[in-house]
Amino acid sequence: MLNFNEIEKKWQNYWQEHHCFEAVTGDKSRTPYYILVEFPYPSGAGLHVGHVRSYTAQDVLARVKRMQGYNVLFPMGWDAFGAPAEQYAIKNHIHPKDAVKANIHTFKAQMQSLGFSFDWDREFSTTDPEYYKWTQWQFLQFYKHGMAYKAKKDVNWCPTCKSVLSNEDAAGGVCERCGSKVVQKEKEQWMLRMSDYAEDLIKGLDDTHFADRVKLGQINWIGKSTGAEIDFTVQETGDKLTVYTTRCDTLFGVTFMVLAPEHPILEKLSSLITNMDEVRKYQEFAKSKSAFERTEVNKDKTGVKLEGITVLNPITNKAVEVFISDYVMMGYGTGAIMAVPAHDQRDYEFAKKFGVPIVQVIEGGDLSREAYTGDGKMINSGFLNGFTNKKDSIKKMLGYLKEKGIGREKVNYRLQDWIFSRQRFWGEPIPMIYCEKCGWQPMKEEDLPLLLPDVAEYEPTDTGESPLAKITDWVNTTCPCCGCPAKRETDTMPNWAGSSWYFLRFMDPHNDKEFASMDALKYWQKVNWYNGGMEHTARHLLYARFWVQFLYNIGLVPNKEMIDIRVSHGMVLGPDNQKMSKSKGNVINPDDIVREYGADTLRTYEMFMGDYQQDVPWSTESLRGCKRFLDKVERLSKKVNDKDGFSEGLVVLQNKTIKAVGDNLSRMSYNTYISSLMILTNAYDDLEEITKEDYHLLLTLLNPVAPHMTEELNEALGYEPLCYAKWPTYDEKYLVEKEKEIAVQVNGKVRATIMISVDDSEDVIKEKAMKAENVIRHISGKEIVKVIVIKGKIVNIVVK
RNA sequence: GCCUGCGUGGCGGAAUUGGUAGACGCGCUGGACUCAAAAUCCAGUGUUAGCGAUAACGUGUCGGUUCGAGUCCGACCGCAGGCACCA
Repeated sequence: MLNFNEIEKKWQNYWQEHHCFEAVTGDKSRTPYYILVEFPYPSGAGLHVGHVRSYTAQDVLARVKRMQGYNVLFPMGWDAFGAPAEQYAIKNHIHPKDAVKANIHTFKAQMQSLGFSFDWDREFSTTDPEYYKWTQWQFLQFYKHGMAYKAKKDVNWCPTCKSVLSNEDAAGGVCERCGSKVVQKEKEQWMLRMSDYAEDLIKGLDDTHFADRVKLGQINWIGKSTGAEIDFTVQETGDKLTVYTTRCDTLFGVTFMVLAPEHPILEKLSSLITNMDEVRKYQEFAKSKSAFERTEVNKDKTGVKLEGITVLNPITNKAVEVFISDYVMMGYGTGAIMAVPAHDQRDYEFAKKFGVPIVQVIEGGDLSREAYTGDGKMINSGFLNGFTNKKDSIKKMLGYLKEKGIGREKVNYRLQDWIFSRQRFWGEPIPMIYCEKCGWQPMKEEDLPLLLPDVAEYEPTDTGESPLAKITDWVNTTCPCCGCPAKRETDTMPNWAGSSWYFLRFMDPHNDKEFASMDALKYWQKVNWYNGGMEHTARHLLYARFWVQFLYNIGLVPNKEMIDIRVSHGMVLGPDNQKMSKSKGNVINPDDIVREYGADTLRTYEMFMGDYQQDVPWSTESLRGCKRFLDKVERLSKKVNDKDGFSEGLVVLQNKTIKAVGDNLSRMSYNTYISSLMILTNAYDDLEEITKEDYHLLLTLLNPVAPHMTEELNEALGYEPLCYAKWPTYDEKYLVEKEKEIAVQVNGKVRATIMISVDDSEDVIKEKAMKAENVIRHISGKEIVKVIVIKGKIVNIVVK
């Protein structure tokens, strides 16, 4: 038996020394093909068997594409800014830079031990100044094109720790560190105008080949809704108060209005509102709650009625009461809604609690129990009476509103602008400077990168500012505009920033003049195939697409969508079918498996374990089965004779297998790819001897998933290394079988099988079917109604 | 609540457009080799009945379309993930 630890090293060294996996930018003799797998966050835990699954899948693809003659770009790098490295550094009192360096070292060694065919010449980390220089440069482009702005935004704030918390740290509305209640605090933050791109981000999906579930994830996140804005009037002042609704057909059923507690009109009307004290108290109450609590569903409706204020329904001219309640969000629509308690569940609950009348305008349901949201005949609705469906009613109402100038069609998106500031140390410094005279000024591009300074403490400050705020040497600078003393922005960029464009950098990773040259970008065009985790299909992908679309709009990248196929892999669960976690003690470490069974076995098993896009539990038993399979392939070497060509009896199966493997791989059915090769291996094993060429074919087909041992066995045969081999092709003529067994059914039940030949006419097949012994038994004495013959597939005899 | 995906042997899973359900692997049972074990090889393995040929049942449940349904349609149940007071 081969010593897998030895041969794995041998071939890993060979590939590296001979630059077998180097992508060549600009090579016109081959078609470029860019295969990408999400670069990992190099945590202290090391590589997870889940990483191995997606890396192997893409590695198989990369190796096949190379053998098919493509110029394959298959890069790897590190996404190393962000909270985990910072937390680790705080706990262990080491610089995050050093922690990251050590973790990258571990990750890289692990990846190399698995034989992935990455082009390591293109490796970089998002924390390299040579890289984040360009992240900062791109931020400046956002700023210069009016796409970055500062705005006051609520952040999660722990009053005990005096610290800004990420949504993860504030999960459940409680500070993860000290357990106190998290509140909202306003802070000035940098924002990117992502909501401007909502429509383009939906439309752009048509130019991609993302998996359907990935596309849907994007669409849901953007949350497009089509409705109308309707202008109401404050009776006392004549002020216009606009609401957004998707159900303008129910306008006759409006019995009150609800404003978000932060709605700006409240200040304007404060002199008229007689219970302003109560209003302010409620505003405080709403603010004291975390985003989590406020959006918690199924809680009781709360709110305050605005005394002294009423608004006029523009269509009935009747006055209705106005409330504020935290179930209306300032960030969506107009921050004001027309409430139709008869036909909206939330409005219904509110009306019941506050004793507001309920007016039914659509027939149906039982309004003593719940709001009726279905379709029905319109009633109590003036000119809409008698309409029977939503679609028509909405159309009619919209026409009326437009004609009278009191409303208009309006599309809204759930997608908000991207909060781009973090009050953290371990991130890209935002290259902006504040000058008392000139306001916010961008740094000069030639002064980039703005390096992170060395600090002793990484904890956020008492004021919630980034630890950078304490480094006065760093903070104090001069204004790039007027030269006066000025201060640097101390917030850093979010973790998502560096990962939003890293795939572009891989196309031209050593460029120190540009983030990537247009030549390189045009040569590679786009990522042909991108795999990653389910957890990133919504946000990471959306940020990356937004970033790219912006770069496209300012002429810096050649395509509006730079990712073509996107597929998300399922998780590798523990043997207990639970998510792997230290606390559950069900973690499988890939290093242990490589040591005990070899990299080829681990790779093969991870491809064989199940549907790539589905979660699968780990099974060491099944892993051993894959080891047995590879051992069997190895043992076949003893059967190799010195005859030329392929063994006659194997040709049909060999051609079938080449076709099957190609089909399997093209639809990412890695498990059936392996099983096809198991079938071929078993067929070889049934023979006394096989030819060199037979064996070489099997080794070539198996090479993408088990590259080390196949290289070794192939070398022993005297062939050139498989990393230079051509992918085999099949000949159609061997796929047509002269003889075939098909089933014969009587009344849909299989009763016999018969052998047919390709030349058999329908009548001959029919005759053969009727003569089958067990068929005779089932049709004798019965009337034959009809006989269905599907050539090459099945015969069905229908009897009575 | 909404959206998405998934329910097939003891287990992981096959079945590409409706056409022999359970490929391939694991596990298990029996046998060969061995002093013994490991490794390997051979045979069997959906359930029930039968020595057997074979028969009945069988892809979450109920119903439908069809000569024929794991696959298509309708209703429901269960599991997983995502979004969530979005007007």
